[in-house]
Amino acid sequence: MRNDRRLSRMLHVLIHMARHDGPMTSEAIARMLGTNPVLIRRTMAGLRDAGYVSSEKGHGGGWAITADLNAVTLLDVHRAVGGPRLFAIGIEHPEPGCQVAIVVNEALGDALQEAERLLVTRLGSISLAALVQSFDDRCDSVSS
Amino acid sequence: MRNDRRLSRMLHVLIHMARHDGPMTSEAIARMLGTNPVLIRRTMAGLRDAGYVSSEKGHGGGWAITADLNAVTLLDVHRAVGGPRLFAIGIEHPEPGCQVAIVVNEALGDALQEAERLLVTRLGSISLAALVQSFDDRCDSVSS
DNA sequence: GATTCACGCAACTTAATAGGTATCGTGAAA
DNA sequence: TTTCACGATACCTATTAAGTTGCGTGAATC
Repeated sequence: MRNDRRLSRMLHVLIHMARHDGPMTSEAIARMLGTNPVLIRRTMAGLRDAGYVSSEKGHGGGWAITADLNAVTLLDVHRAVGGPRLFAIGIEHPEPGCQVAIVVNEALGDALQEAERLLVTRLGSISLAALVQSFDDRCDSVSS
Repeated sequence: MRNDRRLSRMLHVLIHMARHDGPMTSEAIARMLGTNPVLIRRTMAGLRDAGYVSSEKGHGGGWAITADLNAVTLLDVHRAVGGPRLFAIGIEHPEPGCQVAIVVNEALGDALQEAERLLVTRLGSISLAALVQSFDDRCDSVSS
């Protein structure tokens, strides 16, 4: 399977929404991401459940950010979209008693856990507001 | 899909083989891992192509280690089994020109690359010999 | 030389999961 | 009342590790 792009896509959407007045429809978001509205609703439902966005039906409805951009990190978004597994590789779960497997899985598991800790720390240290700021900085440097 | 267990399994096999006189058959290895011989042949073909093991047909045949255990790291084995992707999450590949997507993917991509570097470094720093040593140490501490 | 053993190879199936699509229901605004 | 937009369900597709079946081939044994 291709890599899970839900986090990347939702960040993309959120930053756009942060710089957009009024709600955005699933249709408009889907066009922006090159996909379809049902997928957007499915994925953004997690963000809504986490309280980061709200959705409204009917005319003038759509999605809007409700969260404080300073209070939500990339890790929060990752978890809100289901907190899918981070790694594609893992360790086997051998029948207990094989000391060789234990040693192997300890070494491999340690390395994976260390990398996961780093990634989680990194994602947890970047707020949505920081991404918006990066975007603004980039615009400034381009226009200057 | 479940996590890729080829690396974990191959390490398990290699350490067993390192402590085993004479070749081991795919059948015996498969029984050990709770799977079937064809899968073993398929995965170990990569190790053979890398020169880490050899295979012999016929009576008394099977698999044997040919590599210097000090010279082969977990990273080498990872690559020998196909070097599959490490992460289950990734970044979207938006149509070029969306500055928001660029900023998002830069932040996310940096975090992923950093974690990958750490993991690769860790895997590259552990030799098969070190795992064998860990196993021996564990046995000593249990028996004492 | 016939048999047995064990790998080599090809083809197919299964399982898990992100992504994609179609359809209908529901509530809110126009 | 019509239209819009989300909600929910059901289904399909694609990808990939894993598992399975069957046959071929070469080496050792009898």
